[in-house]
Amino acid sequence: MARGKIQIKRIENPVHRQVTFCKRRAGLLKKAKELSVLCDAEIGVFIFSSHGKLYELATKGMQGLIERYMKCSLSGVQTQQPRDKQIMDLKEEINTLKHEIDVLQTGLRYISGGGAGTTTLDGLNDLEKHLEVSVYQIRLTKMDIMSQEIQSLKNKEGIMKAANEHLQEKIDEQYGINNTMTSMLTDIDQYPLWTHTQCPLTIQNEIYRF
Amino acid sequence: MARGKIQIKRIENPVHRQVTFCKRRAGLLKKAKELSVLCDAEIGVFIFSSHGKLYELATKGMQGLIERYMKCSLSGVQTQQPRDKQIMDLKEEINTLKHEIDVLQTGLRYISGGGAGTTTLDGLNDLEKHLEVSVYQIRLTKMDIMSQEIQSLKNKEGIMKAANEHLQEKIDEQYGINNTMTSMLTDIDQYPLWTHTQCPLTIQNEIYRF
DNA sequence: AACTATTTATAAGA
DNA sequence: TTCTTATAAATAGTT
Repeated sequence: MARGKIQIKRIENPVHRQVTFCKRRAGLLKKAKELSVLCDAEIGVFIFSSHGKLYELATKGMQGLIERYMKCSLSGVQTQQPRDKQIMDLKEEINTLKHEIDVLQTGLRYISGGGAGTTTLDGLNDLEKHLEVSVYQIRLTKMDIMSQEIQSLKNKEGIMKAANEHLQEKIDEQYGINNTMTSMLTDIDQYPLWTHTQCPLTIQNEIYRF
Repeated sequence: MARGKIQIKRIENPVHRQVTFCKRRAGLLKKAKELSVLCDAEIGVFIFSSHGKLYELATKGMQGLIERYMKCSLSGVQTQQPRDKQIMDLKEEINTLKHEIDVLQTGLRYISGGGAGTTTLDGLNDLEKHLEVSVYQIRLTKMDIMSQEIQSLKNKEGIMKAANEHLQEKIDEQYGINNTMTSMLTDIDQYPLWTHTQCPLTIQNEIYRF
């Protein structure tokens, strides 16, 4: 985050990794402490370095926090369902997620492999549906962006029109003056003039650029 | 830390405190994740809001991290109910799967978009084209599979036809024999027979099943 | 939820 | 490691 942006992926250079670990660990623990103070929250953080060393922070004793964590995590939505049902539900959720992962993996393989992935009709149908939804969403977003641009262009058009009218008036004025002046000259053909209707619009565009 | 420095002490205004809690909680969890990825560390964070709601992040399942923490800090730990442990484990599996989905979705987005961020119209057009091509390829593959199936069915049909012809011949033979036999009987109406043209095809289908 | 003016965190270099 | 410093990120206050 300084002297250059970094990608969030494992730092391969061990020295660099260690330095970053030190700095960011300190930063993380500081932030955790600040959050707990500012917002009256209880926070537990533990960090195992890649060499297995433990660093921790706990606002109120790690033991108590862990116990509280256990209780909270177990009760979930506090509906005292029979635990069997709860387990069944969780397993069902796991299956759903696994299926979704399957679809995504197939999609990745398919797109990156140029089409040499799945061979089952069902899998392909799922994937096709997914991609079609994606395309649909993309089109919605595009429509959004385009209508914003249209609106913006319309606004510009309005401003431009007003500007042009103003410019036209000026030219009309100038035209009148020139006519007066040229009528005072002996040879009228020596000083050709644009009429205001012949005046190229590019002059306006060059002056009123948005 | 912006639009003015703040003191690190409890924020008394509850609305302000809640907003800050949301923002900083997100920031803390992000930092924790980054640290774990960059430095190959295992990290567990849990945050209880002042109202008692739990927010957490764990790189490798909170359960395992807590156990490891216990070992490291050499504290005794009360053994859990097996059932509770099962639920915890399932919840952790769900978290792991959700994380995997996240990764896959990111990958899919990356590959589809050719690596570019996709908030521009051009980017969206590229992505749309990419996905449309993918859908097209999927449809081609589906067509392939289907024509293979059709071919296979046609082959089966051919085999079936041959088999039927063979069967037909057998029946014809049998018919001839029966005719000979029946002609030897005194009352022909007492033993009704199918002619071979009347013989139900289901017999053949039942015999030659593929 | 967005937006920005600032503050803070931190990557790279010494 | 620790310091420095230019730059990226977070975020306090505002809309």
